[in-house]
Amino acid sequence: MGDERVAAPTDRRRISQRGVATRERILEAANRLMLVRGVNATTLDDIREASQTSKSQLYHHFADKQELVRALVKYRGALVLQRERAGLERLRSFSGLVRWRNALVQANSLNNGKYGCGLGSMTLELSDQDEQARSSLSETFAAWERLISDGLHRMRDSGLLRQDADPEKLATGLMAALQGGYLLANAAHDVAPMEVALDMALEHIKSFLVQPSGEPTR
Amino acid sequence: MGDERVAAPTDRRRISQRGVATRERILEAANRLMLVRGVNATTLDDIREASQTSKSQLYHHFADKQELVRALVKYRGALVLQRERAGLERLRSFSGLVRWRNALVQANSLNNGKYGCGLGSMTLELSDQDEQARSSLSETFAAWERLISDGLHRMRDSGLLRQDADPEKLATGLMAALQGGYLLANAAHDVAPMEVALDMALEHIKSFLVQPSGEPTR
DNA sequence: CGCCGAATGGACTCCGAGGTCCGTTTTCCC
DNA sequence: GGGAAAACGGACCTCGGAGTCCATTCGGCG
Repeated sequence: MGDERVAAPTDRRRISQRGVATRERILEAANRLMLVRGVNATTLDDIREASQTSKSQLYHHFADKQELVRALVKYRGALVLQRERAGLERLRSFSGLVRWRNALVQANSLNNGKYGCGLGSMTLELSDQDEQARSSLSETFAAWERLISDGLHRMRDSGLLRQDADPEKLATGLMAALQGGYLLANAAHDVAPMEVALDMALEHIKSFLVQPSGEPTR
Repeated sequence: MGDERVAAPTDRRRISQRGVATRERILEAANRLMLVRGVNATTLDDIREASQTSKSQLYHHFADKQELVRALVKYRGALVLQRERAGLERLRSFSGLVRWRNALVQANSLNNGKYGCGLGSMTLELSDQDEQARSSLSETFAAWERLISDGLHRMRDSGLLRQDADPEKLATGLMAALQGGYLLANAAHDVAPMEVALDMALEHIKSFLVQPSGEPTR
């Protein structure tokens, strides 16, 4: 793990380096544990132990568990966007999309489809019981889709995509295929459905390319 | 106190009509509550109250909460498959798929994208903590996809779809788009992403039609 | 150095949710 | 009608997880 500046302090209380580091450890541990066990199934004692802190630290940095979860939503969102920005900000070609797809599939295949997308799993667990978390997740998804649609816009501007291609809708469709793929892969404990889903979405985008490559529709 | 029925093979307990009805009420209540609040956030007391039963009844019919949840997975799966069978078993045309799409979208728009698919929401919550539930959900998804792929097979056999169309993959892609659409709609509290996702999948299937019909979907 | 607030450890309280138990009522079958 | 088992009501127990508190240590700054 490299540098992470994603744990932004909230209030303007004086916070020492040490305090920031502890807060970071807590979020990092919560992130790991809650990805595997889910939010509700993870206890504060689990997090306390995994983060090598104490009960008082948890409540020193977060008002209660709900606040910790909300902070985690932002933390995880920032991590995902940071990772995705690296893979998408220079997207300019269809093969770039394919590389992006392959990276996601490979990462998920490492654990046989388990755990899925950190954002997607929180969404279904939180969005109907914490409005703040829901809107935060919704914004993150929007930002993620924007990274994709920006790339598609560049492809359209450079003449790779037809003018009637709608980058926003294509990005939404791709994101849905990705999330649905994560979900089915998680249920099956097998990445295959995720691959099929992403390939469908890529094929759909491909159909908007100005010059369909080589042979007619495989 | 001792059991006189020594020769009794297993616990093939007699179950009365009344007992079956109570069990049904419990499952029905659990189904309703857990769809809204999630599995872990729903307590047995909630279910007891909503089902007009008592604690002893819950434990008379189910060994513990985990068993109740497992039963719910099957129960909900059966409900979904029953509903989907009605809408898909006579699928023979592309317009049939469009009607199926419209029905799902309309149902989900009634609550602005909230709650999502009963199967999908359980999947992310349970599949990493209850192997039995996971495999049960996985089977249900497979059966659901089969309903779709069977229809696509019929369309291919009747010459509507090209021979190189792969009904299984198309069905998986459609299911992923549906589940991903549910998830994004849930996050956004807006059905729009679900529509976009389903339209993408339908457009993809459409690209395998022997003679692409005039106008676009919807 | 000495002060003060941040940072920390960890014992403790409180409550709610899962699970148990037993006495009572209903149903089934002879 | 009567007996046995199923169905039932609900008080009760237990435990674990959220949240509190306070004494202690650390660290930055005059």
